[in-house]
Amino acid sequence: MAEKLNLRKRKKFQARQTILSAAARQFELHGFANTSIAGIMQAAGLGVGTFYNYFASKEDVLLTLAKNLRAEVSEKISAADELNPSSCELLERCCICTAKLIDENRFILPLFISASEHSDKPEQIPQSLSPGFRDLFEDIIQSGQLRGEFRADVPSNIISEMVHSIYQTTAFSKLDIPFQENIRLKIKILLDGIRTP
Amino acid sequence: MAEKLNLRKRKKFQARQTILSAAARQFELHGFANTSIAGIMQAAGLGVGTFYNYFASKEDVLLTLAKNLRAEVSEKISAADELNPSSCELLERCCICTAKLIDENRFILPLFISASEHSDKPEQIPQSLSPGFRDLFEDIIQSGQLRGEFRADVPSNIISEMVHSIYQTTAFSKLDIPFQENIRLKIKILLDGIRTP
Amino acid sequence: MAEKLNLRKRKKFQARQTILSAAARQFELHGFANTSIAGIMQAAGLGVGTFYNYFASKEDVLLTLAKNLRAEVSEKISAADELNPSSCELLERCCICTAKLIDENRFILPLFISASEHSDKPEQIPQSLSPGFRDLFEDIIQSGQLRGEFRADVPSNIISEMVHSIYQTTAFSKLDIPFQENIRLKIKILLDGIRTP
Amino acid sequence: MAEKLNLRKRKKFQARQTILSAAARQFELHGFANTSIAGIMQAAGLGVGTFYNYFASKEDVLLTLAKNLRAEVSEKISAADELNPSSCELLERCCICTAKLIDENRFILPLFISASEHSDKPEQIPQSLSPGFRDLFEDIIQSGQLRGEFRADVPSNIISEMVHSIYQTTAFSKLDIPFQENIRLKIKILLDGIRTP
DNA sequence: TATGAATGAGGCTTCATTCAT
DNA sequence: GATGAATGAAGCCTCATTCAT
Repeated sequence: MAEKLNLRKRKKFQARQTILSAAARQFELHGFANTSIAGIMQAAGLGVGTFYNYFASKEDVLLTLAKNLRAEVSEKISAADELNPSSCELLERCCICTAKLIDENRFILPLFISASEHSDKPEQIPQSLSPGFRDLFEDIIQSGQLRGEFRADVPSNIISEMVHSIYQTTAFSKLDIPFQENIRLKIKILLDGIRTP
Repeated sequence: MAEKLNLRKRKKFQARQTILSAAARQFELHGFANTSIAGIMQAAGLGVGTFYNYFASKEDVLLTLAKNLRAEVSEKISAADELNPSSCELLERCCICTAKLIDENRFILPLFISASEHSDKPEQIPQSLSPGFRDLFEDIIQSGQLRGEFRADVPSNIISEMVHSIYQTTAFSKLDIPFQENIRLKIKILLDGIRTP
Repeated sequence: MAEKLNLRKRKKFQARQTILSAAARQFELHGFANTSIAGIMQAAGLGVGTFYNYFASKEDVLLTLAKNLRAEVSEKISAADELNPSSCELLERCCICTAKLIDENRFILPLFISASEHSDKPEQIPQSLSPGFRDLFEDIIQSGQLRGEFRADVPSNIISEMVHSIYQTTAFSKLDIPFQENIRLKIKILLDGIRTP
Repeated sequence: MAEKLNLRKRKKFQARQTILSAAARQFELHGFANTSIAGIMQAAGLGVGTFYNYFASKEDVLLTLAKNLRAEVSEKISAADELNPSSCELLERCCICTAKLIDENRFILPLFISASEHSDKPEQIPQSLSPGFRDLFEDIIQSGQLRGEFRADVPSNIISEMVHSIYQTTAFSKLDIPFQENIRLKIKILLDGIRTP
């Protein structure tokens, strides 16, 4: 009986995952706006109606994808933090590993940006992800400022917004430079710009 | 006869402007995707069909708005350039005045970013504006690198992409800091990050 | 489960048929160009959107109707052919029974002719039906020429085009003569014109 | 003053002709349904509004074109008739010269056929042209029947409808045979089919 | 008489969402 | 829980026709 329930739960969980992956793939291929729920479910090999057993809307799917990503990034940062590095090193390291994760889920960030523009229900989106990511870095920057490692004449939220912006737009970059390398160079500039002499 | 033509042409020009403004206002209020042509024309106080006497599509309108803006920015930069300032000063000055112009047309840049995501015809858009703006700054940065004012260990196109990214995302900023001030601070960081000692 | 599927499929099939009939009726009443998809679906007692679950366009419906008709004609000809009649008899018989079928689906042939004129997508149409019908008769005529029953100084494709033309235009006829009788008389003339002494 | 009026009349006449030719060209190129009034007037190098100074509708233009053609054919027949030939010769001759004229205005006949199908106002069309042409031949056929040259067991209107049908469909022919030759062959069959022994 | 900008009805098509099976 | 056919609102776009100049 317990197994039966578990089996069911596992099955349900799998269907959810299937939909998430299919959605991710479709978003990546055609963009958020040009992906229809029917399209996602066809790619997932499931019926259209099934979608609504797991998600409330396309926005909901995107949100979930984004949350998953954010959780992963957060975890990595925590890990890095345990080594008690300088804020500078920590920020750099975090930026690098975030870049790596984003690179593997390239479509999410840009989608997220535009999703709020797109959808009929923008209110469902912007609060959750963007700030989510921003917060992760803001902590590091604030403590860097407190320690005197980072300039304090610019508010920390401006700086973290700037970090954020680097990810956002680099995800769109058409330059002939690998994503992670691109990020690395920009972060280098930023670090040189905020490091106290 | 000539006057007659002129009168007509003037009227036509005005109608065009009316539509452009109305579109801008609607885009700003509801976003690009959530603005319908019917909505634009209603705001313009004109019939729906009239739209197609002037523009081929919503994308076309956006493109026009963007081109206009770019032209203005370009002009300001040329003006600033005539004073033969240092690259550093020039870049700063240009960034400031660009910020001002964008501030007055706040909706365009973000819209532009997401427009290619949205529309069924993304191919019509991305080539023209985004690179357009980027190029304006790239020239300044390149010559700064040549003069030895800016670091050369980071390609100029990465730097200009970074400038670009500042505008893009700051236009979205939810921080409680005025747009132009926000830009100014970020540009300060960037300049400190790329200026050679 | 299998029954469930069957039930669904049966229903789907029926809906398809309903749409086809409704379309046929509307085409007959108002002509192809003057029939809107909304009109068809209203006549079918179904929602507008449902149309696109079954057909891609009005042209698609017409094509389907035409294919169905052609298949029926083809079948009748095969049946007649099995009696090994003279080419002359065979042609006459086929023409008569084709007339009967067309009479029962009067609107298709004329519509088909003009459909390629009408639609924005004429390329989708002409290949399939017109030649389709012509071919059916061309075989008979060719073998009649080989057997020496029909004159050979006029190419077979001209003759079959002529047969075809009789159907096309008679379908439009405003004369006060029943369709099938009209066809019969014209075929008589044609047969007398191509029969070898 | 009289000259002035004449000048005006001539000018007016010319504009009319310009529109007619432009319309003919557009009909031929794009088909009746796919030709817009704006398109015609652009091709004519005149303003859209001007159209309505000369014609009531697209149908009206087509009608005029057709009438002109019919008048020409009629004239040729009258000329041929004055030689007092046999009905058979007369019919053949007329058919040949009609073929020539139609060949030079190839688009009209087919357009005419489909026009009644197309337009929102089919009632404006069918009476005038189709019968118009048919009548021309019906006279010849009737007198041929009276003289005993043509079979009388088929009503003359059926025969003339058959003649008519040959023109209609041959104008559409995709066969690799020149129009006039194609017509000639079919008329030969028809004549052999209706000639009394 | 010539013009062409303005109009809006009308057609096509997409798609999120529901609901009976 | 899974399904997918049905739905209709909503958007896009075309074009015949009008009317002020």
